[in-house]
Amino acid sequence: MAKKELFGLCPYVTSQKVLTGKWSLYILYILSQETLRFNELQRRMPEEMTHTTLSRQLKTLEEEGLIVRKEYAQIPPKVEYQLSEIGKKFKKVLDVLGEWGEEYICYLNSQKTDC
Amino acid sequence: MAKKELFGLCPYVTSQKVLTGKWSLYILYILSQETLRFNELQRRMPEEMTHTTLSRQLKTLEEEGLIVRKEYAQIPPKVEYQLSEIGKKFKKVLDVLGEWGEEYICYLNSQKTDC
DNA sequence: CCGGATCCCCGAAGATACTG
DNA sequence: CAGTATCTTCGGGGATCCGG
Repeated sequence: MAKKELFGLCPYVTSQKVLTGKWSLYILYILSQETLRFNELQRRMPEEMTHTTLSRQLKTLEEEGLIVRKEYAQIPPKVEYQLSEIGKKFKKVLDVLGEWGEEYICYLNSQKTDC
Repeated sequence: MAKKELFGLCPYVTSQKVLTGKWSLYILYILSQETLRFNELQRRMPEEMTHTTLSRQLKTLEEEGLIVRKEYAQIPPKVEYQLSEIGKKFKKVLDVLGEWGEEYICYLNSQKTDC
């Protein structure tokens, strides 16, 4: 197998691209819990993340097919974000990754003492 | 809960940092299969990745505690890389993520037809 | 064989201001 | 309310050369 074929073939290289966004995992986690409007979503994000960045990441995730943007034609505007079908399947990854993340945090905090 | 506390607390934000490396997932996957020397590892990576980048990523992953570098005092040098304890626990994530990645690739290829 | 040291480049993230 | 436009900054990745 030629090495170049790894792209578009290897699930890890492909998955990695989705996770490049600095906040993508957290956004997906929040949206896996509940469908949210833009401002609601922003309030649940860390302070350092500006709405500009959030807007961009949401757009990227939408283009990648992981989330769905539902826009209501009304004034004031109302837009809801939720996971798509393939995005919902990502929940399994979030579950396992969340567990590992806690173990990893525990490991970081101990470092030498057992945890 | 203050939002700033998310760092170091939230498993997703923490995990995300580990996965920022462009090839980290693939490296971890390769090393989850077998312990390898530097050049062996490089031969399994996509061509576009230079040894400089591989070296940096390995160093980062080592500093993060996910992999272990074992150096043998001999000429020519021999260095082996393998997963650490917390790195081995990451295998579960790789399994689930690999499955999802394949579904996602399938989704990307179909896009409109069912898969 | 296994890298480190440099330099460059580019894309992603942040800051700020404006809009339907 | 839910964004976009623009500018700047910053860090990671690639290329190249050097060393034990």
